[in-house]
Amino acid sequence: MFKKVLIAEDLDSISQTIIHTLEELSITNIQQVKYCDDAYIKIKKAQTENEPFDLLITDLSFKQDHRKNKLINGEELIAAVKSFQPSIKTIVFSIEDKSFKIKSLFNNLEINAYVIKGRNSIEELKKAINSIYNNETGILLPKTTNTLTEKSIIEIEPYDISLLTLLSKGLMVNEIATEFKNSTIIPNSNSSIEKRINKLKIYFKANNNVHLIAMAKDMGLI
Amino acid sequence: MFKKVLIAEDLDSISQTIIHTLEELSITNIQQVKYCDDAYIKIKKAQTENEPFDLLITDLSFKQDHRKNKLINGEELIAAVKSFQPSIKTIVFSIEDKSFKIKSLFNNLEINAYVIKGRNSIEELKKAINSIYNNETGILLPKTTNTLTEKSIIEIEPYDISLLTLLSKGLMVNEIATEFKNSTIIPNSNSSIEKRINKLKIYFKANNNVHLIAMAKDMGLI
DNA sequence: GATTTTTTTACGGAAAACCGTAAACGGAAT
DNA sequence: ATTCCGTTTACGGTTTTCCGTAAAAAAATC
Repeated sequence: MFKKVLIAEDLDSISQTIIHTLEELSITNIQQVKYCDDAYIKIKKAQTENEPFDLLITDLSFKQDHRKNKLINGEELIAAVKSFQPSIKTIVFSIEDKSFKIKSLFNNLEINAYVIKGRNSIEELKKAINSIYNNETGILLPKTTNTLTEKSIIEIEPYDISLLTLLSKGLMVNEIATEFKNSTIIPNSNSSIEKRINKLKIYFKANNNVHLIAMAKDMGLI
Repeated sequence: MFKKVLIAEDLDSISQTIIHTLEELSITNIQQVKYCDDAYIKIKKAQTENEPFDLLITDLSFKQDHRKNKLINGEELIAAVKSFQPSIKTIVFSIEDKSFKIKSLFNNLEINAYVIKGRNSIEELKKAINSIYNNETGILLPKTTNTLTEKSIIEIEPYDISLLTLLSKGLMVNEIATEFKNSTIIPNSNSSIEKRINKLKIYFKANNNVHLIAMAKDMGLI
């Protein structure tokens, strides 16, 4: 079994349970931090001392408070850690259940497992740890019905996200066009942007821009 | 100390910690449920058997799954429970930190304490339990700066919420007007609705309707 | 009950979204 | 080079939002 595990989780009400679970799996060296920055430092230090962590279990969203942190969420943490220790195993333990977001974690950060916090997540977490230790990479997806189908996930590109984000910030089509031109993002004409927005509206069955943004917010797209 | 306590919390990773905390406070009869409906049934049953619960500790948001539930969140649960057992003490334990929402819980549901899930929430939860047992009603607010000021909270009325909700569903001003007329909500003229939306936009410094709805979503208003 | 004040409604012009059509552009294939 | 095809851009007309002003109605004050 894993020898040295780090837990990055801000809510004490959750981290305590994870620790308890790891103890049940006879893991002896369990460390825990409440901030991503602390996690980064600990993993870095452990590696330089030739006693690296085997496994990182991290949440995605961390509350912001008085402390100024460089790494503000689990995604940034994983990316930062893998930059110097790509071999580390990672489990994301989060309440986020939007499959397109989970997918992106496997694709972009190459995490080893994703466990959704829920009514029986402890068991799933145990399974995930065992699977990874036996070198199986598995996606633990929820059984809940998702509004987005497998197919539809693929078609939402970063371009759409930027577009929706700018829209949600109150920019007009005109302003978005100049914004895209400044960032050399194409297409960037008023017409194309209008067309793309329209496509998204048809796609999500939204009545108008307001509706579209409300739905995007609900789905966690932006 | 309290004799009989019920925990309503869907995430097992959190409920385990709460149970552990209550045990430390020498509370012997601790029961736990993962659905609001189950909480309601348990409390109801306990009362009819003349062994009522002293305290309810509940989350606000519960994940939805295959089960069809009548009560879908903590607010509904508390309202339902207080309808037949108004004397029960209630603590809300949630990650929600928008002060206007917390305020409304104290005002409308007369909860006894609100503990925000965070990096030291276990300690706060203990304090809250002790305080309530000693008949002190206290608001445990976070130290984080809130975008909404105390004054601004008051002025957001249910009317505004309905308005924002309908907007976010993609209805046009015209349609909202007829909707309001059907529900005999006043004011319900196009002009008045436009004016009210404009007021909200000035208030929240939103550029347009899209921006306004995005902000309302972010703040948890809708 | 008359007057003042506030709220609600009505209206109108300018700006932006909405939506279809057509032209211009840029690769890929031949 | 030319054709083909998909993408991007341009344009124009309609609808809705946006925003100010004024009238009408309701509420408050005297």
